[in-house]
Amino acid sequence: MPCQRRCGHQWWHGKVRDRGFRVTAGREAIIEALSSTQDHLSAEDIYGKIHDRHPNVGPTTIYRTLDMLVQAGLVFKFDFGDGKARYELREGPKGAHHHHHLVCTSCKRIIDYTDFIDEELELLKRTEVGLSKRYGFRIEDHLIQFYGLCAECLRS
Amino acid sequence: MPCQRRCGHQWWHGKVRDRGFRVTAGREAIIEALSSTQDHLSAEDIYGKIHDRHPNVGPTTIYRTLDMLVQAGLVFKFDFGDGKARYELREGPKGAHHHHHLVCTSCKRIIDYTDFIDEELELLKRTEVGLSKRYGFRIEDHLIQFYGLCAECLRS
DNA sequence: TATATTATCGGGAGTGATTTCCACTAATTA
DNA sequence: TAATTAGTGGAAATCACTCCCGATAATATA
Repeated sequence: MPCQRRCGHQWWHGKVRDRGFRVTAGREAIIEALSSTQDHLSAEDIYGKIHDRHPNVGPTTIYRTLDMLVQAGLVFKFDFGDGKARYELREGPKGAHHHHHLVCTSCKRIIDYTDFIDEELELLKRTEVGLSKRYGFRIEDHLIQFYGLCAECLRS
Repeated sequence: MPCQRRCGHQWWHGKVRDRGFRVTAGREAIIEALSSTQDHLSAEDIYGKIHDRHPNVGPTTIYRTLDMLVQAGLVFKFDFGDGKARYELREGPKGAHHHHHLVCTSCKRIIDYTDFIDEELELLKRTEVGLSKRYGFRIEDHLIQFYGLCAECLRS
């Protein structure tokens, strides 16, 4: 097993340290939990996932760490309308795997899609340039979501 | 002053009644509050705006009414990341005035923009068709937001 | 118009995700 | 190695929002 801690070799260590944050066991565990799934985890989900190995990492630390990771630009925070925030790694060791979301308003299922993304991103880039000029706004991120009914919900 | 209540002439009455909902004084007040501003009001904001004239409309009714209006398709519910939901009329007496949002991550200011919207909407339409085919998803709505720093925050 | 029906109301008490507080611990710095 | 200070944890607090239920009022019906 390759070294997990204290060796400074993880892809994200630099990004965290560069911003003046420290690398700790709890943060390691939380990023690992986010890396190990395609799901959109809530703070509670993460708590459940790491509690066996890290019984001393409580909800407070998880919320704090997630905020920090959002600030550091490593994590994106989503609201799908179910009352709890969801978190997703913005990029992994191999770089970004950009996608957008379809949100089923009936069963709350979330579908990630990457089709059409290229065309969307191209337009977004053009729009971003235009908006920056027009409003003097420096755009750093975007959110695109579609709402509707998934195939299963349409059937019933 | 044109009649305000009980006459059934308001542009939204039909839309509400068609869905089996009733037209009430509280609902009237809430829609009026949303109509009378460009802001993105929270439930609490609405409470403050109507409490003078409608001291008997409580928070519960406001939340319930907003949910109903979202269901009826008259109102859009947003999350700008400050912990409270924000509501916006989807259309007014004169029809829809579609726009998207720029969210300043520093001062939380929200800028509505309508520039570039046409091009965006055209792409969205194409994407929607593609996504529907690919995932069997029936898209009913979309959300586009840009995050970054507004001109004022960039200055400091 | 009067009456019946039932959606809606109000507000106090919950709920549950997230934050705060503060004494303690541990990652970094000197 | 000690000093510094970011980070931790867990209980209590916060606060947006929901539930409950007896009372009220908008519509449908006679």
